[in-house]
Amino acid sequence: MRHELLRERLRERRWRITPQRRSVVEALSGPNLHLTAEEIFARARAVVPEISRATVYNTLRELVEMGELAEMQIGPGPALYDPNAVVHHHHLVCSGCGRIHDIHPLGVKHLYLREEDRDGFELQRVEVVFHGRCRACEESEDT
Amino acid sequence: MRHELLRERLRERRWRITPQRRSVVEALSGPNLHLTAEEIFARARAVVPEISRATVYNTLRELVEMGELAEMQIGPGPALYDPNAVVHHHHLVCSGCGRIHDIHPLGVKHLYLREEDRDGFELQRVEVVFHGRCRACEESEDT
DNA sequence: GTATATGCAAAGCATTTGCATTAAA
DNA sequence: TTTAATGCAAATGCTTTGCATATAC
Repeated sequence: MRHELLRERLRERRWRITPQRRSVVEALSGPNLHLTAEEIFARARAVVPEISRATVYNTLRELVEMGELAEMQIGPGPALYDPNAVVHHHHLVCSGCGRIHDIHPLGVKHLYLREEDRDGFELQRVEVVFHGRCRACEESEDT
Repeated sequence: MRHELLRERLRERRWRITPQRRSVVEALSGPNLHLTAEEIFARARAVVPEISRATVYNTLRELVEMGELAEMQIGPGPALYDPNAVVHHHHLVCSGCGRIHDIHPLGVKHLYLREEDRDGFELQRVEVVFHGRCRACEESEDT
């Protein structure tokens, strides 16, 4: 989420700025963030204690619809929200601790689908998820 | 799921063959299959009407744990089960109708993660999901 | 005969929705 | 002042679980 111009972009779309929404947006600032709705709720509640889960979910859905936030599903369990929606990127997931690293498309060489495999599809985007074990999990015991 | 040797592999693991489990396994035979638990339940019930959802879910979980079946999550909604678990492959999802095509790894050229992007991870596998619109959806109106 | 699988119904988790109240613009 | 956002609680959709009964081996 590009925070500098965010408020203006949201105002343009006639988004009312409330303390609740502000706390959700603030919870989503920082690098390499991949949070569940519950985690965002906890962070938002630390600032605005009366915020409800419903408002968090509503706000997240709206931000996703506006293209400001990316929602992703890594395996089962709750969805993850990635504020880094503007710059297209891929993910590297640790199967030990579940932590996720962003990978810029540059890290993926020649991701290309051959004509005969496209099967007439009009391609829109590609999602790549690398699964592995991070150094910390690799060094500790097996999980 | 390689059906020729499946019964033997399952017997080796002391899996009791019941009509219910057989109907679930039969529901999963066919090419390019990506079914929800509910769809598998419907197919199984057509053969064994007294089967319960719980048994379908239990059986699917067991097959996944045995490595005979792949479970995947494409966006929100129910998980999809892909019997083609032995041969590693990727997916092409139509954002119009939701239909999924298998893509063999050969269709993806040079999927490679640079050393400096690996960030110390020990890579295990890569999941690639192409999103697009199939010819049928492309030709009909916008969805 | 014994261990395991089954069906049922209830519980669980993540998320959405209806609605009366509150507050931003 | 008007229109939209909020909190609450109930409802939803998908999946798992506890337990008594039935059944494959």
